[in-house]
Amino acid sequence: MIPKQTVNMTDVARRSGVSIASVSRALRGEAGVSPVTRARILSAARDLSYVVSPEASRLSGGPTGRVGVIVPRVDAWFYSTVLAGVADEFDTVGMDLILCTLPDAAARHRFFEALPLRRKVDAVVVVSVPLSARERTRIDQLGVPTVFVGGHHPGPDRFWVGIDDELAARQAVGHLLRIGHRDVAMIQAADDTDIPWATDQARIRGFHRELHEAGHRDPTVVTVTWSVDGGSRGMEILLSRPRLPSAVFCHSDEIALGALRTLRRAGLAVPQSLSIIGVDDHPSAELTDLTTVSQPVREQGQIAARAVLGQLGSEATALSAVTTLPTRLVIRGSTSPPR
Amino acid sequence: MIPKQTVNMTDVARRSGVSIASVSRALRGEAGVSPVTRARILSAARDLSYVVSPEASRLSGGPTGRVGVIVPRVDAWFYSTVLAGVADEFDTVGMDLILCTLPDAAARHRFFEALPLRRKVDAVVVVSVPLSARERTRIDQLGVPTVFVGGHHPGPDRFWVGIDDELAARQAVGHLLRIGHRDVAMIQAADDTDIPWATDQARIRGFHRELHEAGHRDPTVVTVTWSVDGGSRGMEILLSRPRLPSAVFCHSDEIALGALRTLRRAGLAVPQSLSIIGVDDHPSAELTDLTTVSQPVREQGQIAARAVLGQLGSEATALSAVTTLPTRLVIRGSTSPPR
DNA sequence: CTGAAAGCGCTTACAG
DNA sequence: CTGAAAGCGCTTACAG
Repeated sequence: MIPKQTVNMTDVARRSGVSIASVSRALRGEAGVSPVTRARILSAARDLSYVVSPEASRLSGGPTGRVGVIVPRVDAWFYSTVLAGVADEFDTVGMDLILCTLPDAAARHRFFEALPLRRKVDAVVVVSVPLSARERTRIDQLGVPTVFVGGHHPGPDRFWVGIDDELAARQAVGHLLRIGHRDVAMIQAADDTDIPWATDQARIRGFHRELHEAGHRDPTVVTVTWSVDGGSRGMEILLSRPRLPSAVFCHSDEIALGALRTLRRAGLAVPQSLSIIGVDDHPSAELTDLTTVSQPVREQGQIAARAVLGQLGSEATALSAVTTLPTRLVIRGSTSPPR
Repeated sequence: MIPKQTVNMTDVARRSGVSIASVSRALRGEAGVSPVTRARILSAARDLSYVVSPEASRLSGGPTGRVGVIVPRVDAWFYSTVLAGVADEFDTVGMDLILCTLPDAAARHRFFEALPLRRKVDAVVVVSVPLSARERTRIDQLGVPTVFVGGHHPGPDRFWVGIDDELAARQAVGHLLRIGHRDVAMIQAADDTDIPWATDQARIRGFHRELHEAGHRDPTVVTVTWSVDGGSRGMEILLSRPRLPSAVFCHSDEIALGALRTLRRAGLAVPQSLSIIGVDDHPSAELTDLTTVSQPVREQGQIAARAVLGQLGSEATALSAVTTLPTRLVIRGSTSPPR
């Protein structure tokens, strides 16, 4: 066993010739410490490279200095990028990030019932997960500020950041219509969970409304699971139909990538045989020359982190409760006018 | 049913008619509590849905129940996948994961000097980061067990899990030689940091040795930065040379993806004009039909997590200090015999 | 086997 | 502005 460091507040107090009460106040930037004393204390703390014991601080009623971040999973582009944004912001203020993943239904159930974050964090960031009423109640029982990224709006007085998914879908479909497509199908993704994802519903709604307003009724829609393989199968289904649409709006870039794979294997050239468009601007979209609607992802994490810090008073900025970030059409080589 | 915020050990002690000392012992499964008393205490704790305060527990000498995981960044496939493996294992035993990213040199310096993990974790997992002597010393000063994933072997008595990068490179180059290529170039990646990454050196070494043993000398090598754009530029450089190799071994799949992009834009068909092979089996490799050498990534995280738990005594398994996972050639459409 | 008591390292009224 | 003192909720010798 390597001996552990034992610099504590008493050491700093001794070195600066004051009581630990003053050290505590000075270190937390609290009022009521003379500038001279404060400077002396801060310098002593630096010399000893002192860090407060989060345990003791917390036990005495202080904050934990930790925020829990809940993501469905971390090994997926969207979530890991949001997480990077959150981590960045927390890093600059020295806030620790406790990562919670909900890989499957069992883990999810365990998480919300056991509430392992209890007494451990000052705030929580929930990324994308659509919460059941029960789960929302449980999160509330943590008794700390909560910020949501994407998914359902959590209601009044709650911080939310995300994009307008309906608009994103409309931007994609609008582009197809604008370049002349009249027969646009959609490969839509559905999650197998009971609680529908707001994002999914909004994108589907955007697709239908945009077409409807342009006078197109009853578009072809196939539903698959949200994954590259799902997109692949979606395109297989479309190819098995008697008539091919001239363009396909894919629920997401992952779906589109799967669709492209199927088309490549079937020997059908894109966009000559078929135009394909996705949503997200996944890194692979650029690599595969996929036209898409991009959303700022890392920034969603950063804004969520700032909202947390704002609510914890570590930052003075007053952020609005709801932040909707803009999406942008990115035209690449997978779309062209129908021939 | 709804747990009060303030159930503490005293409540459990009162309800079961014993002292808090006995509650503490019973709850931690310590010897020295009669079966009857223990049962009564456990039942009372369940009734009150009591959870031990981690802060108080830690402050009294118990473990923190937290492990720090250090990754260069989280928004990259390899790191996020390792992280997912770690998170999975920790989740099952209720260990909390504190995520630490080192996005740039400044953050890195700050991290190792301030050592924000001090007093906060029971162990540390270091993913891929090649450590300077100073940084290694600082990590040691945390005074907790440390496990390394990938990169340099940390020396005797230290836990390490990773792959044999030299062998992986040989598997890739060996495949090119086996199908008849005699003019194999490499696009190699170099990091801009001062400390060389063991992974990079090993892959370069594997490339040269495999060719050398087959009697091929002085292969063409271009060096770029480790990124898709780097790979793209690497291929541009090769295309600007008077003579094209018949196959290119790419340092990683990311490099290969960039190379493929350049070839596509240049209108050169793969593998007809040129065979391309990478290393890693990045998800995009499958999408772009890239031949590569796959490595188990999530599993590296899982093994690292288990090594941590083993050292903390939470698990009885005796893991060997060094675990080298196998890599595997995955033949797809980007390689074919030269014509 | 069981309990009273002394901490662990802080924060925060409460006095000066 | 500053300090002495009472906790916060546990664990762990130390006694019975």
